Amino acid sequence: MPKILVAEDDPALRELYATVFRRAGYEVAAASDGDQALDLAGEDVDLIVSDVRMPGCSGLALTAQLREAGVNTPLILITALGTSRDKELGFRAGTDDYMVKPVELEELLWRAEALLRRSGRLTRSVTVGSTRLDCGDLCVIRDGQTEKLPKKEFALLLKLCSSLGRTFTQEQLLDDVWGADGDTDPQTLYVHIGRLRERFADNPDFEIRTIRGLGYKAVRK
Amino acid sequence: MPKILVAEDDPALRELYATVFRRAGYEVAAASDGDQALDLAGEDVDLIVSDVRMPGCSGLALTAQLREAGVNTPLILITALGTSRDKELGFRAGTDDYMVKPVELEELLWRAEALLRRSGRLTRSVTVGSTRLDCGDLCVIRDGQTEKLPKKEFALLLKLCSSLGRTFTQEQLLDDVWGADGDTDPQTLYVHIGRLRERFADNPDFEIRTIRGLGYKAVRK
DNA sequence: GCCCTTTCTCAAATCCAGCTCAACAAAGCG
DNA sequence: CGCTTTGTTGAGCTGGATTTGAGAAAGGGC
Repeated sequence: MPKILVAEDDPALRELYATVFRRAGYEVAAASDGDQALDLAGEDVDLIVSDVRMPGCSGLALTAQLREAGVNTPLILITALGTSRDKELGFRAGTDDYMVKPVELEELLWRAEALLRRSGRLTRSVTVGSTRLDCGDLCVIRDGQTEKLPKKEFALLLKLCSSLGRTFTQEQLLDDVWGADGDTDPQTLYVHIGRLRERFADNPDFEIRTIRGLGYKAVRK
Repeated sequence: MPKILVAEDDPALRELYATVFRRAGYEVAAASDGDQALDLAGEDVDLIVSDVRMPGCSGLALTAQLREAGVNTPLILITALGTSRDKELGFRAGTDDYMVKPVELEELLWRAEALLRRSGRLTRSVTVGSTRLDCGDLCVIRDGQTEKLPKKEFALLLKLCSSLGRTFTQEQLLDDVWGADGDTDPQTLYVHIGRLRERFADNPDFEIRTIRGLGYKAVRK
């Protein structure tokens, strides 16, 4: 299940959010201020829910710093400040959603889920023409034939196919599939791309194109 | 620029949304009911902004049907119905965001942008007449024809076309496209300019002019 | 726990597009 | 006319991408 980082200085509220997410089946990490959140955010967090007003690094600064550092983790800002100006600052900093207190807990859950879905962290399956990628057992299904893929290969193909036609830079793919450490050899990516191409050489639904100097994309054949 | 589909039965409101998006530089398509929206949604739409209450197919049904069919286009539902129950239905159907009337137009813009960013559809592109430079794919598109460009050539053309009519000095271009080291032979620039001219010799939209002793500029033909 | 298989990563060899360079040609300008 | 600036062309070189294989790591069955 996805992991959610809750950053909120009010202990009662923090526990409340955490509990709601835990009840919904998510794994939860908690931070009581922005700096702590910044530390934890790098890890394998799938969604950050952060208060704007916090001692130390504010939610706004947290957002800006993460985005600056190239961390694209989905993010929901929560705040008591509902003015247009405040929202603008939040979105400019790079948040995905912005909720004004008092938040309805259910709505928070739905928005979290929508965001996880959109960012491809909750996907159950992706369909391309007559081919289906099943995230449950990492396999690809086409006219009754099921082919199981290695983990990395599947993750890479899923990424490409979940936004068919969109070009991903090598960096994006490495970050997303291998983790944002940034210390993975691009060579590794080349190899996996090669494997996928060979494996699906005669699949009529999609193919992987190279955008020289940029990255790759999957397109309908 | 990304294309936004606005589905809203009230003509005044529809025009209002459309204008706001157009002013922000988006391409806009409009639908006056759900069925029409369903038709248009399949195409190359990057974001759908839909009212919930509509004659024929409601926004909710539209959402559900699209998702059912495996269409993942980002979607914002707008409605006068702000109850928890209504929001739940919207998110369950598969919307990405949900706004309650009266919507602040600016907030709509920010949310649209956030969603486009998240779904990776904010690839910068520059349009000159009927020619479009797509930064995501390093290609140039004109009446359906797409032509791939090498990285340097694309960067140079992009620079020139993004400020049509403005003259760039050779130094500016070298610094910008080749890096500010300042150790690139102007000869290299001549070669690339030549290549671009040859490649787009019969493009009716723009041409590259030499400003002797200064540099170059791209102008509308 | 131990072996065997699968998968992943790294390194080396190769390929090829595209970039740069140099030599020469043309054009502008005094 | 001669000089400087810009244009053109082709060849070699560089660096990104692909392929292949071998060794390391992870996973599964016994």
